[in-house]
Amino acid sequence: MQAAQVKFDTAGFLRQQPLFAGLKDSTLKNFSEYAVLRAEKKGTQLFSADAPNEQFFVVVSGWVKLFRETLDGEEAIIDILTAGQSFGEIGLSGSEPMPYGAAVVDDAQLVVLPRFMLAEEVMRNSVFGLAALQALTRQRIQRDLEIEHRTVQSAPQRIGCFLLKFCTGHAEEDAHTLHLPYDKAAIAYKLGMKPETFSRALQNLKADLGITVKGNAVTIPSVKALVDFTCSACSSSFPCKV
Amino acid sequence: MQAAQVKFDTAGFLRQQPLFAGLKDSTLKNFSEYAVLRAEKKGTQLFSADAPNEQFFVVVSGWVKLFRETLDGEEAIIDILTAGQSFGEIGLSGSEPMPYGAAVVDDAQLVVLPRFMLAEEVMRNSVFGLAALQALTRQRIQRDLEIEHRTVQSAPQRIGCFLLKFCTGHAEEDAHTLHLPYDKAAIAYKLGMKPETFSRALQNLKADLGITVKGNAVTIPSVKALVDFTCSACSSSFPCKV
DNA sequence: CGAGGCCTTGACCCAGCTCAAATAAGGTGG
DNA sequence: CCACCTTATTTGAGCTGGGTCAAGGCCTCG
Repeated sequence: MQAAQVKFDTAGFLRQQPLFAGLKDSTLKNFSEYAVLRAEKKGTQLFSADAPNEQFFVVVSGWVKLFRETLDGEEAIIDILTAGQSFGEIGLSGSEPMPYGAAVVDDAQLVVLPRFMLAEEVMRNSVFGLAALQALTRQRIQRDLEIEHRTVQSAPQRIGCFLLKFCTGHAEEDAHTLHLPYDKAAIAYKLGMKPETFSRALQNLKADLGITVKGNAVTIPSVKALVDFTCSACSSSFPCKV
Repeated sequence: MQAAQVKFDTAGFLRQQPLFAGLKDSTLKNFSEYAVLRAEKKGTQLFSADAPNEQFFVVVSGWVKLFRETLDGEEAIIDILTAGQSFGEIGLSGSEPMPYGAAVVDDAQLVVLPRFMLAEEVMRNSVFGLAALQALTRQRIQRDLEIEHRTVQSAPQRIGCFLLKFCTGHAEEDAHTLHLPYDKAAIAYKLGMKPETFSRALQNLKADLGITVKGNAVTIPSVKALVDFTCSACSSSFPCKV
């Protein structure tokens, strides 16, 4: 007989996230009673820009993009998030519109919490307030870095920087194989370039650094060589913690 | 006989800033006892990137740029702040390095507070914690918008957007004259372009929209026309509150 | 009047974009 | 397992916005 599907341990999951790590058991239990676990397929739109600010999301698995689009239909991808990252605006009131839309770029599971519960917890518990402040600060610094990258790095360098995020903890001298986590087109937009440019820039990395690409598998013969190529045009140095 | 110079009312000034508006008199008084009023000339560097995170700044007057620079000497201006805006990192511990440098781009007065006092107040007073969260959220959304602009707007459009920030509260149909608040080169870098490009893009605006430029005075014959030209390539619409 | 700092202009170049078409890579029904 | 369809990715050809480098202008201040 088939075992019943194991229920997802929301409280346990949240406790592992820096934002929630300092909360009391009773609070986490309360949160998880109001939490919903959503599983969504690639392509699903979670909400659009200007939606009411009612929910806070924590990614359990998969990938989600945050984006803005202009009147004439251009899309700018602000960020692409994965397991352990979260989005939603505790610092905006419930009546202010969301400043971005969100959509799933690779099948994802998400914990969804009511925004007001987190806002109330900020008022009640200054430890949580400080944790939220820290999380948001890192987010903003991440954006600062993004602005710098788009100003001073070439397309191949931005790709190099992207690839290096998947090489942390790896010996610099060695070769390393990694898998691109979602569509190349989505990576391209996230890096602020067109898919065609992404494709061609990847060719440059092949030619100059001996990188090989097969489907979504990328092999980097020398992480050090890639660091040299990429990080000279950046203010932080590898491994680039944010 | 010459009157003694009036002492700057730090507590009164802080009370007018959204971040500090909710504080008790006694707290503000305490803050202002530890506050220093600094007056700095254009060109002064306040601190460099990676400096220890010990101070929090509120701009009283003038203009201050926040910037990052890469190994090979390129500079990316993250933001340029004026009266009522603040910078410093309450959400980073005192031992973490500042993620950007700061320099004065037009003679400025600044209130400088010890970072630890604000961090302590966050722990003590959740109203202040929430205010900090709100301020930081707006900062991050500002950065999101900046990323969008650099992705989807042309150089003349970015300049248009910059100029429009000085036209808020003004009848859209009318002409309007404003003064550029600091070096054109600094504006250029803040908008993510080179000074030469800034100069030429301004010529385009002259030709296409009848804008005139004399020194740092810019006259916009029709704010509406500029809005039409600029904001079609943006997700927010004029007046572009952040 | 001269020096230096800002800003503009000219000439040229090139990274990245556009448009269009050719290939891969999955996914589905038969 | 194959033919077919759909979606992703690559490639080609040509264009152009913005960058680079270098030379003037212009304004301010000593």
